[in-house]
Amino acid sequence: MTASRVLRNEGGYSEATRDRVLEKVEALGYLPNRLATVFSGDSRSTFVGVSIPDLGNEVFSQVLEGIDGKLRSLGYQSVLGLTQHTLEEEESWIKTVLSWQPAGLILTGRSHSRRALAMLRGAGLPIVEIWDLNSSPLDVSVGINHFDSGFEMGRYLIELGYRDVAYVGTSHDTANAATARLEGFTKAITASQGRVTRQFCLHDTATFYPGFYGTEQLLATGAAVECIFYQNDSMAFGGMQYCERAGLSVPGDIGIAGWGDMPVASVLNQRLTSIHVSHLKIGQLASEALVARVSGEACATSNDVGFHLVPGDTVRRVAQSTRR
Amino acid sequence: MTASRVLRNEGGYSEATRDRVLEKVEALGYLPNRLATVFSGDSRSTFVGVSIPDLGNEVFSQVLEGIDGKLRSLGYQSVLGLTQHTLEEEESWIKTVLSWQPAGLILTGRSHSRRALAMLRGAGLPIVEIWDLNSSPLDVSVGINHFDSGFEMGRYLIELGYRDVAYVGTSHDTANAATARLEGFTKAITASQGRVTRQFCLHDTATFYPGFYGTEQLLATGAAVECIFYQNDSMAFGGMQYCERAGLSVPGDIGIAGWGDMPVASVLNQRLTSIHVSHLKIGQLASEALVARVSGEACATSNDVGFHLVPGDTVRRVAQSTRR
DNA sequence: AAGAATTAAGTTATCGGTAAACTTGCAAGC
DNA sequence: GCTTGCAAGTTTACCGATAACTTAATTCTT
Repeated sequence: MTASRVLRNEGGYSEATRDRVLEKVEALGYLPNRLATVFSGDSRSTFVGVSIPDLGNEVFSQVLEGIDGKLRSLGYQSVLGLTQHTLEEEESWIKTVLSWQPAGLILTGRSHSRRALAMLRGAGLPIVEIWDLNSSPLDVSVGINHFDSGFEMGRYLIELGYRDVAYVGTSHDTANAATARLEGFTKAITASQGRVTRQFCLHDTATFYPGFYGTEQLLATGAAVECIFYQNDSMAFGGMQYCERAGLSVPGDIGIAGWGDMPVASVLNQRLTSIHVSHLKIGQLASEALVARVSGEACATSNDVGFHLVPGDTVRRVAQSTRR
Repeated sequence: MTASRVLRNEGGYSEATRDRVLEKVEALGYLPNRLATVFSGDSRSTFVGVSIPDLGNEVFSQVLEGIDGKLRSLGYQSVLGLTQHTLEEEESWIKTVLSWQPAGLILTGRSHSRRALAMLRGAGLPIVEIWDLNSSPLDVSVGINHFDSGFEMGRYLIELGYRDVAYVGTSHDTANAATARLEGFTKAITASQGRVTRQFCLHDTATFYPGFYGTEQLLATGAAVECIFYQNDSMAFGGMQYCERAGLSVPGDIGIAGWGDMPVASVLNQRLTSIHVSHLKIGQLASEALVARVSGEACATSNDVGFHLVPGDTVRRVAQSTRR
């Protein structure tokens, strides 16, 4: 008991005793057992469960980097769960991670299985849902409105004069943020009598090569396409590379728009038209919100990180006469 | 006690009792407290501490994806620690994660602080050091010989006729695997009377933009450079983009070599000369080795995943007469 | 100098799951 | 009828840190 007091600087011991304890700690290589502390219920765990769909898509790597960095600085540890975009994986991970009595959870995405929802509600701990802003979150939501970001890109392309456009992305079992972007995009395009051709790379990760072969497949259909909107910048770059190989000039023959303002865009010799989102900030804000809730502080239910369109050189103003 | 037996399918109860227990479990929304089980020492924890330098460098994302995926399938959870390439961060993370009684640790890199080493030895649990193969690991080592991979690239460039070459990478406080690659590379080059000009992007992440501006800075020095070897493919692509902007043709005016055979290379219209390494496999093997050690199974001390050189179109055979 | 106040250190109980030891009830065997 | 065997279920103790309480020794107050 006295040793416990010394190690926690709680006072109530003499200098001599303190020295004797610290000497023994050193000699024995003693390391405290946090399990016992948390188990006894005297203090809360410093574990935070963090679910991420995958790390192949660089935007999620950045989100995770933001989460873990901030959690660490606040004295918490991340318990990782890569869910591969499936609710079943998420559910089984939630079950496991809850049995470890975490301080809270950070979940990517707003849709969860029925049983996951039951467990989450029953657990009664802080939950931050990130990525897709949620008007009725389980607890706290941090992210952006993906529908709106897709809509804004749609409006922008319409204003430039594009009407026959396409979308290239990946497809998973669950309705996700990318789906919401596509819906917003489609709404903006069709509202102005445009058309959206869709091309999905089934069950692939949203990175360079699916952008490349998704574009190849799209153009092989012979669809009249003036501009392609991609799920993210990595896929958009893959698409640009296909266009180059196919002898199509960008934006002369075809327009290209990405999403996420990702690292690869920083070195391209054409400025890529995209939507800027601070992925790191989403992660950081999520961690801050979670820790605030753990500490019982007030915390906004919905935290919009915002986005803005990045106009680039990969789209151009299309004269009305050149179409059709 | 009977409930505990039912939940663990241990036998020693009647069907009726079993049903009664499961019914109550459902009704109460009972979730087991793994903390208590592990704390009591009756079974081992299913936590595995995983330290990774950063996620901005895509190779580490892939390693982590391999680790977490395999750990999950074996019934373990990853507790993440992003160490930002510093031994101090690693040390403080080790101290914290050890207090949670993990089943074992997976550490990226082979160098650790003195105090970290003392804690690791004292903890007496399985430790897998990944990335840089270690002839005298703490416990188990999984990775490749980075020195050799750099040496092989050096030999290859020498054979093509290159003599004045450069290296562009990032620099951190610690000697790391990238440093070992550079040493192997330098040895191969200088052994054949070649020269290596070095250019480091200090304290930056090994990704696209540092490759771009590192190349800019290198070429601004006016050094006679025939070929540049980069820390990885992302940086190499950044460098290629700078060359294009500067009006230098690749490989006509300058040769480019990367490392890691990373995703971006899959969409380039020139095949990038690189070293192929299965990052995912390193992660998977590390997890398997760790779980084997936890289960008390025999396990090789040193696990070489291997690499091979990928010849590409970004270097060419240099005629002896064209030099100097 | 007697009693109150203060400080230092020790004792007990607790968290939840489960190993080990134990009790109970029932049926088969002789 | 009595023992034996076994299945079903219960009790106790333990893991380590620490809150709450107790005890012992010392210092302060009037």
